[in-house]
Amino acid sequence: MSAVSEQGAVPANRLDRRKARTRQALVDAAVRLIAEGRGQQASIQEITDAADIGFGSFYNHFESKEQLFQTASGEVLDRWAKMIDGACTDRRDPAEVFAVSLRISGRLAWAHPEIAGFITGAGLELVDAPSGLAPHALRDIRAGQAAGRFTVPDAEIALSAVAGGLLGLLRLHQRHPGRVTESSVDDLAEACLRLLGLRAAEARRIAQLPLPRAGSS
Amino acid sequence: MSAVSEQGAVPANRLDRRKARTRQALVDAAVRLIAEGRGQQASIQEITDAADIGFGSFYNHFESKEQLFQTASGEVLDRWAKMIDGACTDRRDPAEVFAVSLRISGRLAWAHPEIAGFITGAGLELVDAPSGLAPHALRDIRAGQAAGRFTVPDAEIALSAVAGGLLGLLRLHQRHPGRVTESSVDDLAEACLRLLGLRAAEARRIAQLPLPRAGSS
DNA sequence: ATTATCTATAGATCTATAGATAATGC
DNA sequence: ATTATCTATAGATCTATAGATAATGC
Repeated sequence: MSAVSEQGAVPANRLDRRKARTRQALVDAAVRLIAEGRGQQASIQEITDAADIGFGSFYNHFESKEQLFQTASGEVLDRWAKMIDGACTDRRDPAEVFAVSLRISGRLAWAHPEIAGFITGAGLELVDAPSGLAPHALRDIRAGQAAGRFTVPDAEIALSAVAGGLLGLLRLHQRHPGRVTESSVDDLAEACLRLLGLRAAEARRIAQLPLPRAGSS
Repeated sequence: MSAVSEQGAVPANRLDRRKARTRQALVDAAVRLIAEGRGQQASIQEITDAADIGFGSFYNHFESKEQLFQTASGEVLDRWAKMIDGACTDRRDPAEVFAVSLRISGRLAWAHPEIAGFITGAGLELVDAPSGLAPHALRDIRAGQAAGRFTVPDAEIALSAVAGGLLGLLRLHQRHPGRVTESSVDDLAEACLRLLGLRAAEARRIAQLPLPRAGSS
């Protein structure tokens, strides 16, 4: 048995590196297929074709389609979470954390189209994903409620609405790239802050705060 | 060729009535399967089993699974639209029309669980459905923008957020029936009105207006 | 006699695996 | 020599249709 490489570490020898490349090709193909809206629907043959590897190699890495798609989702969600965490360090106000997170997420449409495509392909199920952004976002909203900053009564319903808005924006950008700009993203953040219960003026101010320079990517 | 019966009219003879029953059994089964979250994924065999009809009868009524599911969606969307229209007659203010529509839709969780189940099963794709509620809701939001009542800049993104909120509420009710009440629905409507740009006090007032008695159903 | 439904099945996928081939380790 | 990849294929679905059966019309 070859040594299990740490997350992100480059495997020690060439054989393991080749193996890692094949696996990554499968994961990337899965992400593309999800982005095209035919996630679970694609056959394993289509997946291995898209990954440009032999059909049988699939089973060297995953036991089933479900397992591959779960792995692929987890990987993209991790990247997304890291982007947001990078941009939110040293923010205290839950409303600011929330707004920055949403504005960064909307900007994925330009900064990381493959993540944006995955998000629109995955749809609202993202809100239910136990690992990923949903728990993080829920915590932000609940912190805002506890601080008396958000008056909306149910955090889960509010999160679902915010996620719906983000999905709407990302999908609109895919279909009509010209109709969505960074300022549309900020408008969405502003509207969501009002939904959460902030006064209009305060929502506008927070949705316009300067964003940190694009993070580690 | 037997006479094509008008929409909703009872067919003239017993043969046509039997045929209509079989077809309806298929449509109802499709709606149930969508509600269970395995719409297109179910095999035709599963569909005919759920409808309790012979396998081959499927092809007497539909050419493909896609066609059945499209028909089933169209039918439920029609019922939904009729409920809303019934409740919104003689309302002029776009904000009121919007709020009543949303409050009626949320109350489907109790009044018409099969419609609510279909909505949660279908997900955000509903916003893109060309026939159905989306165009109707979009018109309401645009009317509100034109009247200067809604300040949110992009109607489509706002609609997607509202739809996300509704889906979140309906799903929450499915998983934890106790945690959602009619007043949760009104809270959601209030939050959505704020998102659209109404002042907090005005949003509250409109979300609390009396609803008409349950309509024709 | 006509029409819809049902049962059975051919043909087309799709999944999972076995065995052959190619690449790397030592 | 070892390990991953690739090709080929058996077995399990799934779809679409043909032909038999049951229900209704006239």
